Amino acid sequence: MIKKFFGERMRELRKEQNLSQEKFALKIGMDRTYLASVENGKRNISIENIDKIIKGFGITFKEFFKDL
Amino acid sequence: MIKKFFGERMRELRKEQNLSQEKFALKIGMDRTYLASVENGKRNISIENIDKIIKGFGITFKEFFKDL
DNA sequence: AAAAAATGTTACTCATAATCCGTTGACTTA
DNA sequence: TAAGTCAACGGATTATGAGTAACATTTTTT
Repeated sequence: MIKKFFGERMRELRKEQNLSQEKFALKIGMDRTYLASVENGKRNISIENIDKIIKGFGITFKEFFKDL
Repeated sequence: MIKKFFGERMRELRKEQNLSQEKFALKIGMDRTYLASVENGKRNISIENIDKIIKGFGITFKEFFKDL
């Protein structure tokens, strides 16, 4: 499931950067609980929020989706 | 803008495969007029529909987003 | 163990994603 | 002309994502 994949990849990258959900949420100007539910694969997130998150990690889309 | 990019890339791939908007819409089970507005960069499309479209082209996410 | 930090989850409103009906205009072909 | 294909667009409606608050639970730190 794509929502699950997105959430897991997001969590993986966040941990690589040693950020809490809250720190990352503040960094990209989004709500912590919303990001938590995204990480848990519960949200059908839209492309503009995907964009915010990937840019927040400072990587490319290609890199984010390298295994998909 | 990410919505513009997505729409342009989508149109590019659809034309490569010589499909009309309607043919492609039928192929992936989505609404013709909605896909038209996505191509025109007007829609904040969700990840499950992004998934349908990319899979409809028979390519990977990595390939779809190769320039991003 | 206790305190603090991080995460999970529910429930809700509001905005908008998405569908379905249609029209219009550009272009092509007979 | 007339007919057909294709794409842009509109209006109305339904389904669902965005965003937040409050509280619960888990994990980490001291």
